[in-house]
Amino acid sequence: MIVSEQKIGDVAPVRRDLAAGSTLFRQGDATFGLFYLETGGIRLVRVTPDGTEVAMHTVRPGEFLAEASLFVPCYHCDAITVRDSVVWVYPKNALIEAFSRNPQELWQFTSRLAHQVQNLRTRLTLRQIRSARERVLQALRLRCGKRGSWEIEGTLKHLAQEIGLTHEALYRALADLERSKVISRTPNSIALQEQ
Amino acid sequence: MIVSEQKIGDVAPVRRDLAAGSTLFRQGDATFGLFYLETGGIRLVRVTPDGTEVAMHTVRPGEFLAEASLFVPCYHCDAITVRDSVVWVYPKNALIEAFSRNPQELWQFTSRLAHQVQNLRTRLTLRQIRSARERVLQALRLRCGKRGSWEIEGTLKHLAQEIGLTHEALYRALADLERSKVISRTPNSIALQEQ
DNA sequence: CGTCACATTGATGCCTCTCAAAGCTTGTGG
DNA sequence: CCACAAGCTTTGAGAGGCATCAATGTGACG
Repeated sequence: MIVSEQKIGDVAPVRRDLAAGSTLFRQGDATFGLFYLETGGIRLVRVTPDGTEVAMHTVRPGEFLAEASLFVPCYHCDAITVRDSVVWVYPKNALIEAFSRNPQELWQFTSRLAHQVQNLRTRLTLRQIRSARERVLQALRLRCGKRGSWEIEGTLKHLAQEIGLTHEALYRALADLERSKVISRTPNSIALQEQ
Repeated sequence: MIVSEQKIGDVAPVRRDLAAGSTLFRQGDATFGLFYLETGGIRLVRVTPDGTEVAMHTVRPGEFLAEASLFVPCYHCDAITVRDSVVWVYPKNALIEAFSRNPQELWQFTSRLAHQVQNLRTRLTLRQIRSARERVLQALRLRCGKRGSWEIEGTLKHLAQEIGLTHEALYRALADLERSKVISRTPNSIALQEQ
């Protein structure tokens, strides 16, 4: 799933290994690139004028970070590893040059961003749903293909995090949905019962 | 705040007035453009194989929608107006041509998307905070500049929606924060009291 | 001056979080 | 091959907090 050393355009990233607690960049630093997190975890936090930290995002393996760095002169938050991490660095200058040389690569990059926007908006909407039962059901509907079933990726605990519930709440919601015969489960998949 | 008839590149949008309940596009329709909502509201819903509607996003005035339509052959959800709406249409072909003619315009478009991704991720993180008090406080911190104060934009009811609380919960949280002298308020602004 | 939407506060109930414990699966090492 | 550990899965009990319903105050606008 997680692809390392993936090129953007013809720009090959540079690997960096960071110990837990390292600083990748700081608010105000001149932007030097964007990043792909292969292993570990990175907290993006903004420090407010009064010194309080505000969490912006916690990056998980497989995600890019600081895409906007291409377009601004300096970073707008701190990036701190929360555990030992492997990061791939895409130098800003190289990317800009590659994109200007080959606009089609920029087109692909833009496409990725557009899909991310869609995806994030959908996740945000999902979180509007208060009821655990309904939120889980909608999340499953989004994941199920035509077949009406979903091969569980990762663990249910991860799904719980993804949709913003405690794992207990998720397990209870799933048990409830199964009792109501709205879904059926096998160890590795969940299927919607069409009504 | 809401700018109508804003060009993207040199592409001028076409105005469309839609009555409440109109269909802007349907899942599976060939993509013909992206849109800017000036007035009204639009629900983006995906219809699952079993006929259930899953809300993807509700577009509010001032937002673009269907940015990803540039990159895919057909729409992935239905777009239905929830009230009388004014929409500006940016034809896909014209945009693609403008972008290929002038890559700098594409660069700006990409920049907008990158910032949207940042913004959405931040909002998603904000929603992780369960406590109304803390969520409101963080939201204010993000909005306050160096001065430590925020000129209220729109109404507090809108802020409540934006951060995912009922307006009652927001009012109570604000009252609570003011009692604790963490913030101070004037009719048109809210200021953080540095500790 | 009346209407309408926003702002504010009160009372109540439900739902999810939290803490806790036990079953289950997987992998590891002796 | 077994025993043990670690992490996921599952269910239980209790409490706190936010949504909900309700009522009143307040400001803008015609």
